[in-house]
Amino acid sequence: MYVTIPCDIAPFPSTAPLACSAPKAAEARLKPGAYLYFEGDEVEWLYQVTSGVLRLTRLLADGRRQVIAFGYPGDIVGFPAAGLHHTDCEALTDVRLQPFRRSHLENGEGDPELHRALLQAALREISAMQDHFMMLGRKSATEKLASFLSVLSDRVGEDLGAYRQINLPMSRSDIADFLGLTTETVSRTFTQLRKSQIIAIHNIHTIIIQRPTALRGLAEGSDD
Amino acid sequence: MYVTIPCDIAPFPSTAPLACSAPKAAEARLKPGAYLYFEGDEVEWLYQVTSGVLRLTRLLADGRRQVIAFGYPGDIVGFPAAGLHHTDCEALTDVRLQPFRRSHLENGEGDPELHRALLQAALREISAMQDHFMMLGRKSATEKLASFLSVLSDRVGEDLGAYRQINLPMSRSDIADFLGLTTETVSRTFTQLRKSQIIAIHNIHTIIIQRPTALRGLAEGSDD
DNA sequence: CGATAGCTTGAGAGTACTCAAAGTGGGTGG
DNA sequence: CCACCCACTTTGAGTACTCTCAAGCTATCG
Repeated sequence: MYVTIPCDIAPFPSTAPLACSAPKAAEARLKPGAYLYFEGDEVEWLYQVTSGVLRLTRLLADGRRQVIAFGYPGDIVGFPAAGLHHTDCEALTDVRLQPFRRSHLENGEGDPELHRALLQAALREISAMQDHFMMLGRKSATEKLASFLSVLSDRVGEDLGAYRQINLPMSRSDIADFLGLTTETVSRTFTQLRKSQIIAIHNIHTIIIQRPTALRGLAEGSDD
Repeated sequence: MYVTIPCDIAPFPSTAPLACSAPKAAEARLKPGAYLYFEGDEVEWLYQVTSGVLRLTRLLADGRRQVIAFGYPGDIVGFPAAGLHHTDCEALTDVRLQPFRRSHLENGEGDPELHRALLQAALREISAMQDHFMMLGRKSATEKLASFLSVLSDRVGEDLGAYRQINLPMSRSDIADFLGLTTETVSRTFTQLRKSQIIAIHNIHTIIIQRPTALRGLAEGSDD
């Protein structure tokens, strides 16, 4: 899950299960705090998130951390490079996953449909990451957080009368490390959006979007 | 070409041509300033850079620009998402390219070896982009520029006695838009590296690296 | 040789960061 | 069941880094 508002034809991965004629591997489940894999692990499986939220992170030697992505339902995680995982992957909530053998991605034998679907997911991933570059490199703190909330609202928000509600299972520092900010700046920016009546903070992990259009405007750089 | 120093087993794409038993398409050539494709174009071909340098960019509505990557020999550019190009691609120098039909990536028919090689390139791309997130989100101006020069030195630098020389065909503002900085900051940072005797600026497009180890140190955050 | 685009340098402003302290809430043990 | 504890979040004050705006410089090209 990346967060810059994309100009894509198909902005979001479908939450529909991948077409798959081959017998499916058993669904996997994770508890909050459990790790699905670590950086450097050999890749044996890719996973499509069925429900729940994952966090993919990467560490710098001096401890600086970057959250590479959040894995929401429909997302596929675990793409190998040189056969290895290149992020850590932790469950933020209860998570259900549909595993696919790495071999289904890397050699189409077995199930051409599945091979094709996994490849398309990898290509969509590249495009989404390019969007995210723009956000990390070129957007202000307000634009970043507004983009983040806006995309989450569109993708996993729930209607709440005239408003929209989103659940944020991740911590403020997860959000900061995703957007290239500090926790303090994330917190201050939340406060600022709340004081502008654009959002309300029901509790730390539940945000209500009161003025989606204004939020979208901020995300795209209209500075008011 | 991304620039955070990666921890990969195989950090750089091979400059060797992709294995290909199928008859090859004719080599393509571009003059400096020529565009290979634009954002939104239908993808018909992917290209492996044989010689020269490409620049891949993406624009925001208000004109802010992000340079997504530079395409150096060995790199493969033009991965489609939903069948379309998602960046503009311009030649910075004379460029020679080996084209591959998109169908070779998307359905292995014809040449399984080539299919496999293009897929692996896409997966390597994902990993390299994840490294670049870390740089955009978490590194200072000095660390960014030092990383940039360090990786270019390793990848396309030439020995010059005890030193190493690199050619920078791109403008300062290209570098700025790649690293998420302004041209002024890039320029100031060059000056600062020059005054520290870490690099010498032979001319705007030719940098001599006098102390590669110090440069590498700066790239990785040792702050001296 | 002059025009011009790109680069460098300077001064000042603003945004996000750092360090510090207070507030909040969930979980645990008494 | 309540109180305490600890981790997380928020707020505050001051700083530093990068940006903006502006002017001078350089190199290239006609």
